[in-house]
Amino acid sequence: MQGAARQSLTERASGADPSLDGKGPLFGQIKRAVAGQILRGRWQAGERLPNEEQLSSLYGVSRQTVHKAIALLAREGFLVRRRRAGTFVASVRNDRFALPIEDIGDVIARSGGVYEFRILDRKTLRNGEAIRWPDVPDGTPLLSLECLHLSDGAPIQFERRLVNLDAVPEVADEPFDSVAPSRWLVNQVPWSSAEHTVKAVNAAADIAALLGVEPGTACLSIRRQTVHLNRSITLVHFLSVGERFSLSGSSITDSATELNL
Amino acid sequence: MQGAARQSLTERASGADPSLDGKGPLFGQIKRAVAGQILRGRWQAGERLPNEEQLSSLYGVSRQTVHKAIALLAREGFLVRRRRAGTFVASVRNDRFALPIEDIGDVIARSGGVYEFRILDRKTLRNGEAIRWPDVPDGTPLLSLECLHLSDGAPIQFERRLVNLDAVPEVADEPFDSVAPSRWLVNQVPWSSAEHTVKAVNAAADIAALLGVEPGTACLSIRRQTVHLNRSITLVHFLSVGERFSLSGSSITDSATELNL
DNA sequence: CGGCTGATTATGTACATACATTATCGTCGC
DNA sequence: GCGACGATAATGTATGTACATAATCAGCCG
Repeated sequence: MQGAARQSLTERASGADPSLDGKGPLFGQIKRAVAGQILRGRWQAGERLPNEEQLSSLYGVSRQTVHKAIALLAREGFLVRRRRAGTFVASVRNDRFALPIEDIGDVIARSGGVYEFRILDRKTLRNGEAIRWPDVPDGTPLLSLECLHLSDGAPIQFERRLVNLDAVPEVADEPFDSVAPSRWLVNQVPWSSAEHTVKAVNAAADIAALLGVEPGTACLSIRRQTVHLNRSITLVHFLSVGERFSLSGSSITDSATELNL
Repeated sequence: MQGAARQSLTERASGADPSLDGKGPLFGQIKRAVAGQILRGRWQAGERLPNEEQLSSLYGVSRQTVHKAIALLAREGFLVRRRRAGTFVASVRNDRFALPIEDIGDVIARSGGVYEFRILDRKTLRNGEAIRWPDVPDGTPLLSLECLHLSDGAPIQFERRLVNLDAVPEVADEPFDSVAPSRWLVNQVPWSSAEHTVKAVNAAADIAALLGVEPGTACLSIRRQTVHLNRSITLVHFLSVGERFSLSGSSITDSATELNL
């Protein structure tokens, strides 16, 4: 269906482009062709590609189309481009391990468990009084929450959270009797950047008691700070029993997906 | 689909001053302007944007330039576009927590430590003999490695690795006396996708002895499988002392970075 | 009423052209 | 030899134009 319709676009007489597969838009075909050369190792790291002019005559398309394909590949990290110097195969792909940011309730529900949460503690205070959140000015009103997440009745994650009441004043009126704080915040407050730290810790006695495990049990500790409009929104610390909780994710380059590599 | 909330933003936009900031390329200014409206909450999730024609006259640029800006924002997940229907503010940003995939030697070197590694064990075997790697056919020749990474002489990470010798036969001849396996593989073999699992475990006695900690110490466990050209390349399991090692990263949307939000 | 169908509309792709931006390279002058 | 400097070659941006594609909408007809 695609192939036939495409020919009517511009009946290019030659069409002798052995490397293009004829599927989908031209710029996508170019992307696949070039990414294929790289992923299959034919164009080695650091090598210089033909320039846009050469590629355009090689593939029989206009420079704009080549430019779009190559610029996208550069944006995806396969290529590095320097004016006047040319286009090079990226020597190091600065790949990233991507983990989805999900509400734990969703995760539990999806895995078939029954999700519950309990608010263990809730108070408002000012920064610097009992707790200091370094990235927020002293004296800023904060909401402090402690919360336990359960799957099928078993404690699975302990959450300690600070919310900047200057940035999100509405949260003060929210009872959190049906919606968990994390979900409420995700739905309510957009964020523009988040920082995470993940480490492993041995459970202290009080946390262990809450989570129903022996003191010293390995727990995954996730600290997340969310920022929006130059203001810190929330600082949250999750502690989860190692046995019952893990993070997982995959990194797949778009081009690899297209190529079925 | 989203029944009610499709009011045109054209009139509202006349109230909001669409002035561009004049910094950098036009399409980038448009991106910032539009992303700003969304991130500041002026254009709500599900709302419909003015079409490219309207935006182009609103900002006084050509449709192509608007198209480029909007298409990029759509690619970044801020917008959803449907032909004939229009462009809508994405209701859910499927945000991801990105962790860099780095060689531990680099990490240690950057933090000023002296990096060393020791190969503790090396053997070749066939899949299914002593070990089974589920994603690889039984009988496939494998290289099995155990390796310890040290920072300033102190053990910091234990690595157990399987390499598919059908996919990377050259690895059989590599002595790994100066280059660590992870670095060798990163430089040698491109990969197109990787899967990770992160959890916390209590160190078993033998691992604890290797890492020089008490048995039961919380360790971060990272499992990574790398795939290329539809073949599994390597399966590696890292165990690091929680005290001495953590993962950290940040997720920042490109547009937010540009906006300094 | 309900389904088919064709017109309409918004996005998507492609090409041509022009000019801007910048490293790089080679040459000139010292 | 070495530094300044301009020519040059590559990518980057912007616009115009044309047509393709897809989904919606309205109206027609059964």
